[in-house]
Amino acid sequence: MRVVFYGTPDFAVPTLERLIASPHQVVEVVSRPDRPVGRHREMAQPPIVARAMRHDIPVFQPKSLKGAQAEQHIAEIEADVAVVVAYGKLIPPSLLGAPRLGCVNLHPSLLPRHRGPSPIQWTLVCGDRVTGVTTMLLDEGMDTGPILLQRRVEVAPAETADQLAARLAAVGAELMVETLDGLEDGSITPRPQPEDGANVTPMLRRSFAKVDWKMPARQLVNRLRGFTPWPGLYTRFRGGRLKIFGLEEVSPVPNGADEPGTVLSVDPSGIVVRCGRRTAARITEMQREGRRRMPADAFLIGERVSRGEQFG
RNA sequence: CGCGGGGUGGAGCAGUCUGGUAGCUCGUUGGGCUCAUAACCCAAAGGUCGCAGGUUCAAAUCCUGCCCCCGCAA
Repeated sequence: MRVVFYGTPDFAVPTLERLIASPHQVVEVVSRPDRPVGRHREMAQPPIVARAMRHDIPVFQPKSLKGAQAEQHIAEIEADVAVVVAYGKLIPPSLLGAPRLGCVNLHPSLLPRHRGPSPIQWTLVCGDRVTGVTTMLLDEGMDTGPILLQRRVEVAPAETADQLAARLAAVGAELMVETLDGLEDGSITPRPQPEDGANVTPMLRRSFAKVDWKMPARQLVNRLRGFTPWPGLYTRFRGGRLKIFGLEEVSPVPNGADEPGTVLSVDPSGIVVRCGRRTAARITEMQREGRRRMPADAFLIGERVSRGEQFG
């Protein structure tokens, strides 16, 4: 089949590669425009664009898909199907029917759970032990279209969002090829999503990174996992930021009526901090502004932290 | 040229403003104490103070250029 591929970040790369290696033909890649990025604001192209160019596939990076010009361009591709993997913007309704078979989306969750823009992160924040990938036909809603295929994936115990994303991207790439094959020979019947168990994940915000020590330790650990590598987790420490890279729930929980954010004890394994609901968490790896990331024992040699000090 | 912090023995930091023979904690090595120890005591080794140039009697410290790391912001 002639495939037009919509995608932008690293997550979309395995699917693109897998499609290129398949009998299907990726005739064009649509992605978000290049943008200034990094400490020196240099222009960078999306990962998927670099990959497409390496395979000499035409690339289309419109500012917007709305408008006659973009629509006409898409129409002229005459694709049988569109594959959408983390494109980064909604596909306008007018383009949904452009390919003969419609637009097939790869969504990294078991829909209808975790619709929306950051399903992988919220899978971890919510502490789900099982997740998966779904291929579905796009409709005008937010990840509400009929399901084509799904595959379960177990969440590893201490897995972070980037690690889980990499695994789901690989599984999803396989599932997408199966889906296209099935659509081509008519062996797949789209089935509507049940509304039971549906929820929409909010877009990750920078502000989520600030630790609220009133949350239970388990929840903070899950947030660190889900927010790795972005937006991460940080707390206030002696007037500056302290990024947290290692955090574990402490059990048994130390007694005491200290305010959340209070340092309960310090030793080379880490700093134990009081959290919400009388729980406690140990910071095992951290980074001050302008300094390198380091394990707690190294951090504590240069910074004398003592019981009673407040994080916040 | 988006804003800012940092590069000092193996690790983490102080010292830089107010130039004058390099310091703290940890680690390492040797010795001691002890029934014993990752605990304690004593001692030792280990540094081109990111690189290059300049000012000065004298530069980790002041000036100029460059390299590298990081926080914010995108």
